[in-house]
Amino acid sequence: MNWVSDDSDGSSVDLSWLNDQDQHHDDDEPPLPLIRAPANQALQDETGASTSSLVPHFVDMGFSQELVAKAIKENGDGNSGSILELLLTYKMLEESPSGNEGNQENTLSDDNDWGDDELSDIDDFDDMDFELEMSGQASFSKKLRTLEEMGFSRDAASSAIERCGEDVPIFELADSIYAAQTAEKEGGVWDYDAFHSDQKKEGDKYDPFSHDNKRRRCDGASSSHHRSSIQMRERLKRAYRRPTTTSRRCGGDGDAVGELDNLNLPNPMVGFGLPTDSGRQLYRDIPMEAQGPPYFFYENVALTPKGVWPTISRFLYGILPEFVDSKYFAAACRKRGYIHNLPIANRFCLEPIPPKTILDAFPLARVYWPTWDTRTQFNCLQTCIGSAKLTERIREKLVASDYPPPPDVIRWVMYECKKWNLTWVGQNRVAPLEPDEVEFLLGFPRDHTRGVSRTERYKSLGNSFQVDTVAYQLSVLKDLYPNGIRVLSLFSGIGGAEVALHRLGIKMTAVLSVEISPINRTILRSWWEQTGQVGELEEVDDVQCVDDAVLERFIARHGGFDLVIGGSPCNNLAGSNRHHRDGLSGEHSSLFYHYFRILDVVKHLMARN
DNA sequence: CATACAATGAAAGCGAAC
DNA sequence: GTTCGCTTTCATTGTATG
Repeated sequence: MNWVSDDSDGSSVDLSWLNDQDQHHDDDEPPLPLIRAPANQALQDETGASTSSLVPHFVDMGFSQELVAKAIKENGDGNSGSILELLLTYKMLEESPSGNEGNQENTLSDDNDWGDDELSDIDDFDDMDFELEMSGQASFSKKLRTLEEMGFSRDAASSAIERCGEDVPIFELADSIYAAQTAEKEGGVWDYDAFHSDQKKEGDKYDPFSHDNKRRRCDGASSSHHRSSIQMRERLKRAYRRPTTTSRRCGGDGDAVGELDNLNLPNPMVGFGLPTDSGRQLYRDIPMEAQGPPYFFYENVALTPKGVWPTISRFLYGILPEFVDSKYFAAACRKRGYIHNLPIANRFCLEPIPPKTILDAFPLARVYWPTWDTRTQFNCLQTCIGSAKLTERIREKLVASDYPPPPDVIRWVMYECKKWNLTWVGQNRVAPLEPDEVEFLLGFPRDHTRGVSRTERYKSLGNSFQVDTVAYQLSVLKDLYPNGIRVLSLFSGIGGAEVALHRLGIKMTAVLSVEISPINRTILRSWWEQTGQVGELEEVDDVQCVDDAVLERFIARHGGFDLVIGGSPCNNLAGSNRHHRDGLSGEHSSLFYHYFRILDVVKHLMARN
């Protein structure tokens, strides 16, 4: 709390800007937030309880039922990342059944450019057979067998072949069966559980981040599915091919690993350069299909399991991530990767420039700060804090020691202090940062998250942007949109993007915010109203509900989106997760593909207008 | 007011991947 | 050396009932 104190020691910084006090509240017409109810509650409950997540998960991404079934069958079980790679492969084969598009390096071969074992799972199935089936040239019995492997009954398969003819591709046959079954069940979904019953998960605890337990299937998703599937096919193909194009090849090392597969974290981690760096990079090439508007901005943790950033990058037009550590913008580290298509010249910083050392940020800590604690900045602010037991153990240990303590004690205390971001609050006393201190370090207005439980505040803040860092990258939008911008904010959280834009002085004329946590939505809406925003804030609770209809309606109302911004869940990527660090295929982190999907739809819809 | 029960919040313990 | 975490257990608060 010492950072809000008055100038008792003469060294505190002016932090009055944190309160947004200049904003007046409009008594006449407070902006009316538009809350969209989930599209079809009954349908959600019905499908959510009985369906495993994998099939609808991939179907939502634009793959057809039969392809998903095939991929799961080939893959075995569990690893949805491998399944996705398979699906991409199938898509490509489906796209070019003859395997000949004049681009020989895209065909699957032993010397493929992936350089790792990502595709090893498909080694044991016959490409040619599959191609034949996909192109409709396989025999009746072969098709029958494939359809059975997909989980359809022999009766359904044979009647479908009779109904459609022997010459149609296998996926059309599967479509036909699926359509028939769907019609019978009146909106039910393909019975994945019967096919893979051991995959079924039971969820009885509410988890705000879970899309397994309360999966939502929205009206309109299926009607728009075919068109989305077609438009996404091109993108998927490109995502798959990206690392094999010659322009992306790594020169010299000869191991045929694409540049994207060799993403190294820069040191220092300053992205295209710091504001103070006179030699910073000002221009870069953005692939034509990725150029804005709409501009997009994607964020996630920098230190992910291997292969995650290359995959994300492939899906986002092959743009390389800009890795930035927030320690250059604030007093705490925050190593993050950002993929965006924004211009990078003429960036500027938020004012005032925040303090960049612990003691500048919290001057009162100096009194108790031992000389042997050499930290000048905090480590990454996370969602959990150190326990009281730990701080007590540290105190006991220090009280029992001389001053300065012996090296082994110092080593242990420093280890725990760095691990849990403890600060000094008394003689031999350490403590976790207070929520409002975390708010300050992350660049949020004071008390931005106040009003919810302490645990929730830490959780929401730990999942958020560092505002100054993001604002620096977004600052180029100010000149581009002097009259305000229309924002699609995915995984909004507590509104880091909105706060950054607001502090940059960029007017938000309309925001479509997607955030699963009602607590975070309340925080954002409350901030929106109290800062006197004049734009319209429309809220959706689940990215899986953001379909063509939702986006079309917004675009019809506001003319389009200027910025698509969001950082998808990192729980399955973050190093501190010792249980489910499953990479992009993880239950939560796989929601990244919805960012990809939604961005794709937005670009498509806006190109049409 | 006392009790049982439910709901929520806080605390503590949990290593591995890079 | 660092890491936008997860799960279980315990404590506290809220609520319905008598």
